[in-house]
Amino acid sequence: MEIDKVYEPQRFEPHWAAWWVGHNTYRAEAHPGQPYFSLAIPPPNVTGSLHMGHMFEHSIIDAQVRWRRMKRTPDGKAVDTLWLPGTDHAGIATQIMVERQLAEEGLSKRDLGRDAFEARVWKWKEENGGRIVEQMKRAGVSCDWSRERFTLDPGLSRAVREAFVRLYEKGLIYQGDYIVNWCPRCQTALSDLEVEHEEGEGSLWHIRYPVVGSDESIVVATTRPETMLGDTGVAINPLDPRAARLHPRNVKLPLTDREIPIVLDEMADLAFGSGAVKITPAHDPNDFEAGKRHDLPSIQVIGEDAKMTAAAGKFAGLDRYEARKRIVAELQELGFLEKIEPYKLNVGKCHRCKTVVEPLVSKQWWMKMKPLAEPAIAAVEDGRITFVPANWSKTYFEWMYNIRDWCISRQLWWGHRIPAWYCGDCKGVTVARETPVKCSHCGSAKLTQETDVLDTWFSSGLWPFSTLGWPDDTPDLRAFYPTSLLVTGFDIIFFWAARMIMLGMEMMGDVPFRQVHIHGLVRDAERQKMSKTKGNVIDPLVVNDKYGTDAVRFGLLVAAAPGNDIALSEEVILRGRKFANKIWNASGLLFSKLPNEPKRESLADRWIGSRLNTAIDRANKAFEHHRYHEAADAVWTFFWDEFCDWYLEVKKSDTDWGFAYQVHEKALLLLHPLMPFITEELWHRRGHQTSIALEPYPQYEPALNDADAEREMKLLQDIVTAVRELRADHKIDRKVKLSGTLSLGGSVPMETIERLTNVGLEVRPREGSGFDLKLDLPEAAGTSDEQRERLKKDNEQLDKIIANSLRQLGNESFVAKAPAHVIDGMRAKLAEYQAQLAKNRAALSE
RNA sequence: GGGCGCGUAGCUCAGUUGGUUAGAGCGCCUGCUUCACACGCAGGAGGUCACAGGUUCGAGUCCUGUCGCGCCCACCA
Repeated sequence: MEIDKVYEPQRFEPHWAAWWVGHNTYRAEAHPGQPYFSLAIPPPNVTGSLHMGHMFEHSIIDAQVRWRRMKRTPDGKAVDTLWLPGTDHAGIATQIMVERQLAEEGLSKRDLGRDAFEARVWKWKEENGGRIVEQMKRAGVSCDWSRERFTLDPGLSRAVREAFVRLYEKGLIYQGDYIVNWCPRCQTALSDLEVEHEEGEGSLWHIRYPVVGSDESIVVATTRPETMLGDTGVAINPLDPRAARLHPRNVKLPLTDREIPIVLDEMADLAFGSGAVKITPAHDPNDFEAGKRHDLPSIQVIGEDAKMTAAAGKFAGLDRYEARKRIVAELQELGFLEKIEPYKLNVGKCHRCKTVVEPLVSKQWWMKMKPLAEPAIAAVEDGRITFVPANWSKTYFEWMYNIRDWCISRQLWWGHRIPAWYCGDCKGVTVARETPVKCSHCGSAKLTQETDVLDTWFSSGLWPFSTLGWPDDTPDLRAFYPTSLLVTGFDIIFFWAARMIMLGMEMMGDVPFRQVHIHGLVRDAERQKMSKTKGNVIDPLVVNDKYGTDAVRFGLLVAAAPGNDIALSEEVILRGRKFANKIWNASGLLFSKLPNEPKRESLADRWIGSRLNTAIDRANKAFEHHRYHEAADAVWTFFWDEFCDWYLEVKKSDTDWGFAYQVHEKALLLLHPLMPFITEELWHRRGHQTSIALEPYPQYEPALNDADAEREMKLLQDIVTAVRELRADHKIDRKVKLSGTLSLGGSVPMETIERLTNVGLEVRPREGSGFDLKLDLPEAAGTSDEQRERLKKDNEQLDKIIANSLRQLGNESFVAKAPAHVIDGMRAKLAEYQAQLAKNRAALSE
């Protein structure tokens, strides 16, 4: 067997990436009723390019999926394992991107018209939509590419219509005029979740509204003076002392010729401002409700383009902020402006384009959420779905208990067009799965389809079952639903996870997944969010190529504690790279030895077998509990500290390498979920023809633990370390042979110690555990200064610990209450400390 | 206004149900071109576990409070 001298992942990673895809290595078989593990990928946007967030998430998913695929049932059977890949059409994001392209050509989407625009986006999708998929393939994710899906596929589109119609027929989808978040840039309504709130410095303008037929005025405070033109009322609290004399009266709205009523409403806080609040039903959610309570008209003074409407009179046509300036100036001039206070306020911004959203009244489609939320809450409450880490369920509940109806319509051209048709004759609405030929109310054929499309998250919400063939009852659906696990970031628990649960319960009558693993964010070394504008991104395409995908994966996973953000720097990746390099070189050493049939196992063989068993146990448990950093640490410690630093070093003086080969093979299997490429490469170098990914994962076997071997090996390590310490303390060149007396018992091979330490030793057994070490040191007959200092320090520590142990052991409560193994352990340790102290003192007195 | 989380070695972080000198990587110091690996080997320094109380035989780990930092949700003008 041979191996390239240097670890160069670039030489084999692309090969295996293509090989896996070409061989359908990760193709899942559907056997309804059989054990399975399934996971639907959080579909990346088609417009996207692989970034570190994907890389991190995919590393986690891939580790879990690969482990599941390898893991066998108790009776040794493989489990049908499916990781279903796909992409999301990402309504707004994609539309914005194509609009930008058009803009470069001096065109707008309106110039093209709806059909041509849609065709244009599809064309873009066909040409470029596969980019991120190709990047994922290169990264080696173990998806079943034969089942790749796209949210606008015909099948998924059918699922969308089916779900929409069912919800509509149940009365869970309705249409209505309500106040919505309107993005003037994207020209569409947004759901509450798509609005980001940002605190900013604003002002509170106090404006005086004269009471009609009185000398009195009411002062209202507002953060948005431009909306005053749309005021249709002023509220004061019923408990306000002024209520009695002001209530059934009007105020004159400044800058207009309108009179508006004073109403009594608890929305006016006596303690805030002047205790009165203006009501603008058309431009504020609170006021919208107040308007309905008091039957006030709604006057829209700001349009969809964020410019003042004709209703704004002489301010018509002005941008809302320009209008604000003019209005304030005019109020001031006319003496209506009482005062201006600095004020902190939250402004809502479109999370796609960061434009300040405008609350507007608009006719939209809504989903009634309360009835859907109930079973979804129950599913988490009773444990049919669990969150990892568990605390995230609180966040989920918090949102679900306070859920509000979801605005699902978008005024976009890219997406699932709402399956509703308006009748030109009776004006009725027909909602249908297939394009209807006539109105369901009057039979008229004059039907025109709703132009709005659905929020992208509507189709995403169906993803766990729409991808498996729903609404048809397919073998895939029966074999793989509910999916086993969802892995995603906390930022989309509400956007996606919660909606999948609600729609899964509603459509399938069962949970969409049994576990939700919430991971953290990938940040830069300074814990800042990575963003192109900040220039702090680490591009996975660059580092995957430079250091190898395995290195990036391992670095990410070893740094990732459950749920915590990860501070990524090249240093983190380098850690993975170093480990891969180590694996490579250790394998090279092994391959230079003959793989003979293992004969009698040596101490080292028995020891490494036992250590391997422990690592296997740790890794399996870590994967089971989604603790990837622990899995990474387990394999790292085993492979580097134990296999390389001790086992291989000891084996170098051995000719019998058969057992080492066996351990190496197990180690590759153990490592595979974390580092798929290097393990596949080495697997094949060992002569295998099929993928390591389909082999059984090593299982912990209690019988393989070897306490004797561990104890003896520990002794060997202690001796070797002690001699090395002496050498270092006395600055003795390792080539200088030392001679001396060493007393120890057991079967520790002296040749090994001599080779590892370059010491010739005579061995004598010693009572109890531990050993004495005496060497003839060439020059420094006594104890070196460094050693002296260290011993002194060590003794101080020992004194403290011994005193502490004695105190505890002398404490009756402790002896009475502490478990036996703790007490025994402490006694044993105490003896060791005392022996150590005595030894140190002897050395010091030399 | 609610909710969640964090503060452990110079830096980035681990630390399962409270239990036996608190760990890793990087960085640092001292040696080493030892025939797998300098992306390495060997040895070493470095921590009153934010602070103050409490529970306990025993607290980095549980409870309360304080300080500092972060995130999420929310229609208070």
